[in-house]
Formats: sequence, C-alpha cells, structure tokens
Amino acid sequence: MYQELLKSKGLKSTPQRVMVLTMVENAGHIDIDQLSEDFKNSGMSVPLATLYRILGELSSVGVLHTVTLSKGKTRYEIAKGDHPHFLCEECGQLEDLKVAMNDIVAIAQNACTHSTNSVSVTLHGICQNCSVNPKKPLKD
Amino acid sequence: MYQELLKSKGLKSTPQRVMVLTMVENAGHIDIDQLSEDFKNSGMSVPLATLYRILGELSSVGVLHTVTLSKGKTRYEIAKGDHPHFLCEECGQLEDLKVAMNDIVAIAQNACTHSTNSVSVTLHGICQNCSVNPKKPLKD
DNA sequence: CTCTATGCAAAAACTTTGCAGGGAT
DNA sequence: ATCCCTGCAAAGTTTTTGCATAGAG
Repeated sequence: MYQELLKSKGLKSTPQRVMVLTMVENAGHIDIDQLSEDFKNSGMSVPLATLYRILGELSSVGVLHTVTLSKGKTRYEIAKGDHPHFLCEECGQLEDLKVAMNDIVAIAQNACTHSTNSVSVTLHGICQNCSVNPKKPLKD
Repeated sequence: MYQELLKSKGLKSTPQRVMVLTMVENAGHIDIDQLSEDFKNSGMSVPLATLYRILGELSSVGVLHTVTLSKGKTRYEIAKGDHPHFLCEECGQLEDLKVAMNDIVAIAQNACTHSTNSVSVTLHGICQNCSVNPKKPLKD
C-alpha cells in the first residue's frame, strides 16, 4: 500500500503522490512528460511544477530511483535495488536487465577507493525491434 | 596532434576546437561552464552556443565521450574506450576507475538480448575527501 | 487546528537554432 | 572562391522557486 509507504517515509499521503507511484509502477520507467500526459488522460491535471516536486521528494527518500539519460532527460522507476539497464539509442526504450549486480559491483568496487552506495550500469545499443524496422527519432 | 585528429574526422582544425580538446584532456572531465570559464581566463571568450556545437560535433564523431549526471549536467572526456566512473555525491568529483570493462560487459551482456555498442558504469558514493571534511553543495 | 502539499505564475538553468560574417583550404 | 565555422541573438526545453490556498492528520 502506497499510503503506508509514504507515511513510513514521513510524507503525507496525497492523491497526487499515490497516483505518481501507481503510474511509475505500471510504466516500469517513465519520464515527467509521460506522467503529465497520463494524469491528463485520467482527468486529473497536475502541473509540471508539482510533478517535479513529487518526483524529487520520492527520489530523495529513496522510493523512486532516477535514470538520467543523455541530454538531461530523466526517467523514474520504483527503487528496487540496483540493476543494469539497456537503453535503445534509436527509440529510447529502457529495459531492466535481470542480473544480480553483485559481480559487477564487486569488479568495479575493487578498483574504487571510495565508499559507494549505489552503482548504475547502462548498456547502450539498438533494440531488436529497431534493428528490424529502423525508425527515425532518437528520443534519447 | 589535435589538428590531425580533427582532419581525420572530417572536421576543420580551428583554434576553438583545438582549445576545447586541450582543455578536456587537461581536465580529465569537464563541464561546459568550466570550459567557458577556462576560455575566459585564457583571454579567449567563446560563446556557450559555440561550445555546445563543438562539444556536440566532437562527441558525435567519437572524439569526446559524454558522461551524463543527474539533473541534466553533462561532462565531457576524451574518448578512450569504456571505463567505470566514480561520482562523489557530495562534491561532484568524477574519477576514472582503472578497470578493464571486459568482465563487467560480459556479465551484463549475458542478460541482454539486444546488440550493444557501449556500456556505462558509474559508482555513486562519497569520496574520501568529503567523508573527512564534509562540504555543503552536492554539485551533482 | 496546524502544518504540509498543491497550484499557479514567474524565473532560472540548460540547450538548440537561424543567420550573417569570417576564416580555413 | 568555396564552404565550413564562429559569434550573436533569439527561442526552445527542462527544472526550480515563491507565495497563497487547499487539504491531510
């Protein structure tokens, strides 16, 4: 229940926040424009400023995780521990890779003298769909 | 020699481009504001629009590599093949980790059904300096 | 009832684009 | 002389902030 989750993080439960969490959960990965559009489609129009604030808060308490793509595009996902992503450079699709990060982290941390608390790994390439029917826009 | 490099990529050698390459090389990692400031300090003022264009060109021909941090901050480095980075969440320092990516790539690609052409790995944490004397701004 | 979150509007930060003049080959 | 590059200005994106009101506990 998102209501509990929010409370446990010291945040009040509001319709907007619950909706954001629901939408991010359903989408897997989503950016703010898509969120805004989803809100419109559900009849509930929420200004971008509010979405930015909600996403910022949820990220800072660790409920959401941000994936920053090139050109400052940010996508959000429910934080579920580190995992690698695949990013299609053609269509912008972002896909979770089902791999434990342990080995990756071990290798990388072995070379790192600082204390780390998270690791991001992204593979960049062309997804199968785009290699079959090439599109135009790199929404990345 | 940067002049040769630029020519080999089909780009003309200009003072601005050579300067950008020199500065990126010297800095290791640098963002556009720092570049702009470096230009000012060297007496040669180059508008941001031009820097954006130069950085975009050099990136698209593969001479530079971009590291995109959260909040749309982008840093540039001389492209030298993939390698992991450490990012200090407190001071924003970005550090190259001296590790072959082979093993990391192998593990991640093993779980990826798409064709990939690059991999980015970033460890996030607090650098030694910041854990000793904590600062205020997370410039990330 | 108190205090936080939302909505609105404005601004700040970041990046791109068009066009005219200048420089490299 | 030709064509690419730069500089300038303007516009486009993305994100943040201040303040008054509405809503949650």
